[in-house]
Amino acid sequence: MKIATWNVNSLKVRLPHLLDWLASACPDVVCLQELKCEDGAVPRAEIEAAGYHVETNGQKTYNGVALLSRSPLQEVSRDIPGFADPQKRVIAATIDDIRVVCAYFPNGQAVGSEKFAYKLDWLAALTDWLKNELARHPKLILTGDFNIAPEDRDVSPDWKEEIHVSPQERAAFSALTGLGLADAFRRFEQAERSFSWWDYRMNAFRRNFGLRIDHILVSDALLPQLQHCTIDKAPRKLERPSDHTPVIAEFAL
DNA sequence: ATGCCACACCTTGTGTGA
Repeated sequence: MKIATWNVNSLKVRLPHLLDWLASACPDVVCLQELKCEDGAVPRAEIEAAGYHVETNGQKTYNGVALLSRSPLQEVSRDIPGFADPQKRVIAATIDDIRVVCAYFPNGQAVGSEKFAYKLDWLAALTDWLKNELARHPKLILTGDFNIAPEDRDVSPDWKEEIHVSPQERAAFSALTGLGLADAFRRFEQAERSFSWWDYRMNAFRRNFGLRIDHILVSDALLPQLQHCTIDKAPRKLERPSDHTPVIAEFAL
């Protein structure tokens, strides 16, 4: 079972890349972020024609998340229960007895800003909710664009900003892994300077100036089946790419 | 210090992203 996460930065613009990538990478489950379109504007027919069930939690202009799956998506839930939020950042579903949570974490803009406070509140609410979800579904995958680089090795040496790397954000990431969720990418040997996002500006991709902020977290009950976790840089090399590239985990299931 | 890029929109500039 192959599961991937990809912040597509506009589903409408990236649809050709997505369809090509589905055909070449053959993932079983795909978690998408930053659709930037409402549910009614999602190109469902094209995605279904590629062989995937689709469930979305869309929003115009900003945010929006989707789950694509070859197997049916069951018990679909949207947003964080009990956390009032007009921003569409979460969708979850059960796929072949695995609970998959797809999330687009807030950016936070700058440490100390109002948006940073929202990011921390959102992270606390997500963590509380996931604690319950894990009790109900021991086999769980939390994946998406976390907007947090958990360690210094996940950050280009010339990254000057505090956002994405602050102690508060990293503590929140640790609180999530502390629930019994492992960072799949770090279970394996990886190249130095492995990133999942590169700024569009300053030739960042060519210089490999980036961050590893897109993650796949795997619950303890599922960890024995985890076989690989890789970053697929190919879509980032195309014309008009998303600034993020897919991360893929493979399970012996 | 800003723009450097990309995307969306009740667009011809502005907000947001990371």
